[in-house]
Parts: sequence; C-alpha cells; structure tokens
Amino acid sequence: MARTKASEIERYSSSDKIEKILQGSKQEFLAHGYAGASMDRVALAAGVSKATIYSHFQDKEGLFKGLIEQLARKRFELIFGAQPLEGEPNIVLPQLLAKALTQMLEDKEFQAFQRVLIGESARFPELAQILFRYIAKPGSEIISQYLASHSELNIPDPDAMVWVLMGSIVHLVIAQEIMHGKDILPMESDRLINSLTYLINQCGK
Amino acid sequence: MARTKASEIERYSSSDKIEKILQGSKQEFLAHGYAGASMDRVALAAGVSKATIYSHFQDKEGLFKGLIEQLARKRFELIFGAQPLEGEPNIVLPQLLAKALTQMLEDKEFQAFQRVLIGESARFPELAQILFRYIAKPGSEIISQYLASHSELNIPDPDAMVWVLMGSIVHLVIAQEIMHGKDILPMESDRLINSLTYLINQCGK
DNA sequence: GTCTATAGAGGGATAGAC
DNA sequence: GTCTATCCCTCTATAGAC
Repeated sequence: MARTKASEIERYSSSDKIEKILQGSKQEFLAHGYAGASMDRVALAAGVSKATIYSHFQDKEGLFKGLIEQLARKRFELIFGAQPLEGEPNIVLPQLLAKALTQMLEDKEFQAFQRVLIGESARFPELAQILFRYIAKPGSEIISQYLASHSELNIPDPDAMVWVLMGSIVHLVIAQEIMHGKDILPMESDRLINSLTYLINQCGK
Repeated sequence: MARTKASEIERYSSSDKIEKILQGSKQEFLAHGYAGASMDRVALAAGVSKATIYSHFQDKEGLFKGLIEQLARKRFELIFGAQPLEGEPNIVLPQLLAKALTQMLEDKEFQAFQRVLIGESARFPELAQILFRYIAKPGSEIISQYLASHSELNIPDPDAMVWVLMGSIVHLVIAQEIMHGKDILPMESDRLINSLTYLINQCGK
C-alpha cells in the first residue's frame, strides 16, 4: 500500500521528495482544511508534479493522514524535550503554565494544526484522538502525578485539577487566537496564570 | 443585495422557502463544513431547486453567513431565556456550571456549530467572533459581576476567574465530545464541576 | 521515479421557460 | 418565484511518455 511505503520511506528518509510533499501539503491543509485543500496547489507548493504525489501517497486522504501524523509526532518530541517536573510547586507550576501558554499563543502553526484537527474531527475522529493519545494524555499524567506527589498542595482530585489547568490555557488559545476573540473579549495571559496560581495556592491553606 | 433581502424576509418570515433552505443548509454545513458542503445537497435537503437558493441568497458564502448568524441568534435567545443570577453562591454557581456543561455535552447541534465555527475561523474570522460578541461576552459579564458583587467569595480577579470557569467547561466539551477524546482521556463532568466549586470555596477562606 | 496531458466526476452559478 | 437544463470551471486521480 502506498501509504505504508510512504511512512517507511519517510521514517528512514530515503527520499527528499516525500519531505517536500509533506511540507507543501502542510501549507495547503493547514491553510484551507481538508476539503478546501487542492492537490494542484499542494503540488505547486511542494515543487513536484501531482503524479509524483500520488506515487508516494495513496490519495488525498492518505496524504492528509500522513501529514497530521507527522505533525503530531513533532509535537510529541517537543513535549519530551521539556525537562522533567521537579522543584518547588510555587515556582514550577506558574512557570510551566506560563511557558505552555506563551508557546501556544506564539505558535501560529500549532494554532492552525489545532484548528484543522477540530474542524475535521467529524470526518476524521481518529486523527483528533491522536492529540490526546500522544500529547494531552502523557502531559496530563506528568502534571497529575506531580500534583498528587506534593501532598502539601492539598488537591482533592489531581486529575480533575489538570483538566482545569489544561482547559483554561488551551481554551484561551482557542478563544483569543484561533477564533480571533481577543478583539471582542480580551484577556491577558498573565491574569489567567495569576488566577490559576492563586487558586492552587488557596488549596494548601 | 440578495443577502440583505434574505435577512429581511427571514426576519419578518414572509416566505417559508427561506426557512426550508436554512434548515437544509444547516444539515449540510454543520455536517461537512463550508468547503465540504455541496449546494446540490443543500437543495436536496431543503426540498427546493438550486436556482431557488440563489434567488434568495447571493452565493454559497452568503448562505453560510446567513445560517451562522441565525444559529448564533438562536443561541443568544437561549442565553436570555435563563433566569437572572441570584442567590447563595454555594448553590447558584455549581448549578450554573453543571447546567451549562450538561447542556453543551448533550447538544450535538451546538457541538457541530462550535466545530464548524472553529474550523472555518481562518476563512471567516468575523463569524467566529459572533460567538464572543453575542454569547460569550454577555454571559461572562453577568457571571463576572455576580462574582464581584459577592465580596465574601474573595475573588481577586473576577474577569480572569470567569475565563477559568468558562474555559474549563467549554474545553471539556471540545476535548471529550467534539474531538472524541473521551475514549482516550476520559473525565467525568461531575469531577470537573466539583473541583471548580471547591476552588471557588477555597478563595473565601 | 517523475513528468505532461487528460479523463471523468462534481463543484458553483445561471439562462430561460413557466 | 420556482423550476429544469446547462454552462464552465476546478477537482481528484491516472495513463502513458521519458
């Protein structure tokens, strides 16, 4: 099957054409979504012919899945690049939240990735689930265990608290940047981080 | 202009064809997004000919905008149907959060609406902003003023706290239902509501 | 392996009859 | 106002030359 072959070739990087195609398809799919993307424009952006694309990927759907999987893998590696969670909660947690939020607010490619993943989650549920399997779940487990291991924080339900923290900052990115809500209902990230930090501190009192 | 005419006719409901077209377009656009929607299928679902659609709406884009505006107006009325926020915070706030979350978790049409709004927020930023202008902003102001007026709650930044509350429950809906994350990283709504309630209570101590 | 050229289907939009 | 029939374009995907 073409998709399988493409994945293997790409993993061992025996062809640069595959990488050019994925780069071109990234531009196209992240800008226009799945249905709005054109294979002609992918070929143009990648600098190859359409037939070359179809020799490496089964069809438009296979290319889209290949791209999303590659992008998810890259994000996964970014998470792993983070240092393990250690130290004083009063310092570590605000820093972690602020860093995660700032990075998401600045990273336009991540925002486009998130937009497409949500927008196509009816057509491709399994692709949306990749985000949870490889990024949200590992990340939330690390934070949850950190919260649970620091009993002085006195957090009754660490797993649920992670959803509060994660939800607050992810939703801010979706609302302010992805949906362009900052012009209508603005909120500074510092104020959100400060409030979350304050809430955590209040638990230990 | 056809779109203006359509809006006026629809507002004074002088034609039932318009309503049928909007109904048909709702099925189509909410299921497939803007680019994935077909005007042929809209006509089929609405039970009218394609030419009739184009006699009431300028083009595909005008129909899409008309639909989104109508849906936003309906949601706006749902918000206004809610009783004003009064009473004991320990009772009112958990009830409000639980009711809002439950309604969003059960309302598949709202989830599809939200999915399309996010998915098309690059192509139609002004449509995504409707959600904040007519739903999120009025709602958040009511809650923020309620939090601020109850000084015994001792909340340092009510506006930011609203983002925590709103973000936590909206993100849960996006993650669990819209993106189908509940199979990978489940979270019961009760636990989230309980944690949010607990956090608010801790502020007053 | 990669290209050009094209097939074949379906898209949005409209002309003209009624 | 609404329909049928159709235009023209872009789309995905492939055949065949090199």
